[in-house]
Amino acid sequence: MVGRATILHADLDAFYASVEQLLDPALRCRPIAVGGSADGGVVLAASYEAKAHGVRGGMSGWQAKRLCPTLRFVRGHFAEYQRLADGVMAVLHDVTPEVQRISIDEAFLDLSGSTHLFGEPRVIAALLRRRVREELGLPISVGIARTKHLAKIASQVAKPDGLVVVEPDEERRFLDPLPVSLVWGVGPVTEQRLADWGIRTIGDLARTPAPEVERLLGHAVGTRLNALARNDDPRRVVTPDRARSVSAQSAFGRRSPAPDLVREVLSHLADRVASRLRAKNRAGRTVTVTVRFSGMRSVTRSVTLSAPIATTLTLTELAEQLTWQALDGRDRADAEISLLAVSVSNLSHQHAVQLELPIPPEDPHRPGSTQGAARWALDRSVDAVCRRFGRRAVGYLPAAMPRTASVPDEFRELAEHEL
DNA sequence: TCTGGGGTCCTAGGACCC
DNA sequence: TCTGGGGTCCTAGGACCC
Repeated sequence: MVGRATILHADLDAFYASVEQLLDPALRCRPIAVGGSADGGVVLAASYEAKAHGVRGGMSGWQAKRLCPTLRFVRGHFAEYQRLADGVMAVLHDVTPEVQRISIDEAFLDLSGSTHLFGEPRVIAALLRRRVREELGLPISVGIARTKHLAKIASQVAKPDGLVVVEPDEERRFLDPLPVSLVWGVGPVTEQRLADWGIRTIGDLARTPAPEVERLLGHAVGTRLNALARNDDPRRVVTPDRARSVSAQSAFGRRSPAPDLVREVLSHLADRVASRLRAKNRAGRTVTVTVRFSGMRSVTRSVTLSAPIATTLTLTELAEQLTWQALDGRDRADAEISLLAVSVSNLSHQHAVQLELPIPPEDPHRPGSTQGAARWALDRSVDAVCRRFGRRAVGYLPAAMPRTASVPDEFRELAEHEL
């Protein structure tokens, strides 16, 4: 193995919760959770003090409170999250332009061109951590290694608020005792499947013959895992691609799928998706709806059109058709649903004038009789008003007031990928 | 009192074409 | 008429990531 340890992975610790503790000193060193609403709702993020009690993101508020009775719920300051995370990224950019941001609070850096200016990677990491702490008030963990995969594992091991450098000649010794769940791509299902075969550590995995792992987990996962466990990772630090799909979902507890409810939720979701597409002059040919039933089982129905769409009303109508398709053949009186999602994929760039050509009459999924051009014009006017006066100023009536939203739109926006 | 939201990639079967 | 292969697109489901 050749090469130096010059890939850096930086990961803010319990990011949303750390920001809240920064903004309100009374919350420091205390178990807190950022909730969808003041009384909890769902846990969007937990501080390390709360994590110590088993509190995790995605957990319901009551469940978290049971695990940690002193847990304090705070409402999120979502705009601050974006501002501070962008500030952190700016600090990272000060040592190299080779920055690959992979989420709001996490990035890879390639330091191979920076060491002659700033010193050894370990020195650069210490500098970055100090600057993020001093200038933004936030703890950040850093891992450094020869590959992205290894750097990422190193930063996980470094948490909280630490630095781990894995030199090339230490890699095996570092990796072998670690649990397989630290490998990128090994989730709960794969972890269990591997455990059934006695494979618990990365060392176990590395010693297992490749064909065996492939037989266990399928071709793609198997070969990737083998390469990773053997620490053979060719991935480079690159600027991320544009998104390949746009989606929005809404969970609303158990409800029976009354047409009014379905229409209200879908039009809100379709509006979010379609307006994002239009804002970037994009459109998509494939529309997918996900319906989740009580018990978490979910079903998808999709359709691929002959021409891309980005119109709220057209997307709403297609989504409605697909939803009823998904519910077809079930006893609708019994079938309670807990989530609806709308996704558009097969994206293409559109000149503004091309947007929303009417769907051709021969298309079996051609919705309604309203001309696409008229809908396009209407959407454009609505978009313009929203740009001037904010998203809530105007919209299709059902979309304007989502009775069911469990999480504020500001939170959703943090998770959106660049289109 | 079941479990948020926005994404990516893989698999497998079928349709269709050459 | 029956037999091939290979390639591409579409649909549905599922695991995983942050």
